[in-house]
Amino acid sequence: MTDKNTRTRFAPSPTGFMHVGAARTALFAWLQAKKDDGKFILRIEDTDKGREVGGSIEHIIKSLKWLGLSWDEGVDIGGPYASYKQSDRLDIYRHWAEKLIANGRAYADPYSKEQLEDFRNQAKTQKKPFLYREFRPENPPAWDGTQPLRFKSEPKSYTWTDAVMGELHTGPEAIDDFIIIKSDGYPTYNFCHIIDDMLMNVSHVLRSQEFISSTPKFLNLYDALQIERPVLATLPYVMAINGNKKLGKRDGAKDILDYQKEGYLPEAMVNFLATLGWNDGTEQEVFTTAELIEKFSLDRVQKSPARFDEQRLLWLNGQHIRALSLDALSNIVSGKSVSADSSLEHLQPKSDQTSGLLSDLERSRDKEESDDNDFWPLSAKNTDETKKKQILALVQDRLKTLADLATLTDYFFAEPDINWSMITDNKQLSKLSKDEITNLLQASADELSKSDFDSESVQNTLNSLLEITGQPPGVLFSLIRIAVSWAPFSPALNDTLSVIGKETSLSRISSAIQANV
RNA sequence: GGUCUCAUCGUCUAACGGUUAGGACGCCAGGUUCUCAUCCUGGCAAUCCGGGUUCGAUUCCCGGUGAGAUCACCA
Repeated sequence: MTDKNTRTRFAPSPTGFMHVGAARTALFAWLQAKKDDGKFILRIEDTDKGREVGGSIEHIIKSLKWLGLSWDEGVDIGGPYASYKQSDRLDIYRHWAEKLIANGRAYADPYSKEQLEDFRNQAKTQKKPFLYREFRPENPPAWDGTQPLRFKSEPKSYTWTDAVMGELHTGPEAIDDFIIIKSDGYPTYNFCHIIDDMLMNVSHVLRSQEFISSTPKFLNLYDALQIERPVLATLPYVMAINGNKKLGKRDGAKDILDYQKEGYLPEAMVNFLATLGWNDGTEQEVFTTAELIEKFSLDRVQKSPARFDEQRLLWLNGQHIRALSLDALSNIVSGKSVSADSSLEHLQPKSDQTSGLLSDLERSRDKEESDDNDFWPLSAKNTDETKKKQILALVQDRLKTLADLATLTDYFFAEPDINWSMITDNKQLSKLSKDEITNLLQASADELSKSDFDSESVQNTLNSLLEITGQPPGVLFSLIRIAVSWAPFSPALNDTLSVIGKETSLSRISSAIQANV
């Protein structure tokens, strides 16, 4: 089912990096919009100047782009309802605030902070919950913009339907007079998000569970403004890896972009986040982003919180790495394709005529970024692409993260350090005498020197070596593998030797023989 | 404390009121001529407790318990 009128938004405040919890909220809103063939909006809620952190907006944009969550309207690209940054829209909020004043639904708060504190303490000693409206001034002064402006609520019970939680109820005690414009002139979230959602025709508001208890206040405001409310959908928390708390920055929630650096695929992260609190009812675990768009629905979103399980993310990452074509994976590990979505931009030809100073700058920045995402070991720097691809094919199944590539492949490019303890610590090899080792290595070198060194020939040679030496593979193959790679593990021996090449393989075996004397 | 929400293996989850409560991650064991990984096979492991409704309850109702959220001139 598609509904082109579906408009969802992700509306973060620019208070730092984006963590997985926020990313999942963004993802679900994006999936809903994509599924309905609607629009996805990126709005910045920067009304708390005190908490703002410089560079956050760029960071959020970078994070969303990495995940491939593209937006149709937003702070950086504009759109029919620009600006998409709340600090640019103060006049709009003031206009709607004045409307509320005119209708007798908002008033200036005349109390000082001390007086307010006093009221709170009064309520506390009476063991009653504090409600500002019980202290509502009878004749509030005219609002001159220096006092906070409060919404005059109409306490009542509400029953409403949440697209995820189902039917929800609250009593009148959940509703109070809340501040809509602060004394610094900025609106509060409680007020301006409602105005913006209305003006921007947002059809579905998806947000995390912490907002569920303030929803009755929003409902009261919708009523006062006489606006139709959007579909409300409450997403369960993503819980921290340890403890029973919602995932937050202080509990070690990581920057979503850290996962990029650690070698996670955006598709794996998206798959992981989507199935954290949602499933399609089948036993499918691995989804492409396109499948998620097709299958996503709010009514299958879980009501209870889900724990962030890095093991599962790691597994999914492996699944997605293996599902990639060799060419695609090759581009990604070389830093040529940041994500499926932005790859198009990278492929855009840059004409030589326009290569002035600006595009030079752009080029160097692009280069920097791609170096950031080059997962090959430094030793691979001067190796040609064909060779790298051969090596990648051997290790693709072995990668849990792209970052594993460097440690898994270094010995293909650089001479490994001889570490004889790998032989003496080996259960089978430690039984061999020095001479036996030398003889085995020498026999191997002799036979291999006659091989054509394609993968199949090497295997044939290895098989005949088993016969010649009378050793089991556990001895002979282990010895050759270690002598050539000096790595704790490596791909199949014939493939490894073949890719390393005849000359290098033989010289490494001969180095091992020399080291043995 | 008031208000609100949630509750199936360790974790993510499936199950028109009828299943030996299913799958996946992880873990353990075995297999694939060395190692590591992949892949395959098998194993361990759960309906928070107590009432009710019903022929029958993981599922519906009530009450506990537990966990979480929120009660800001934060979002």
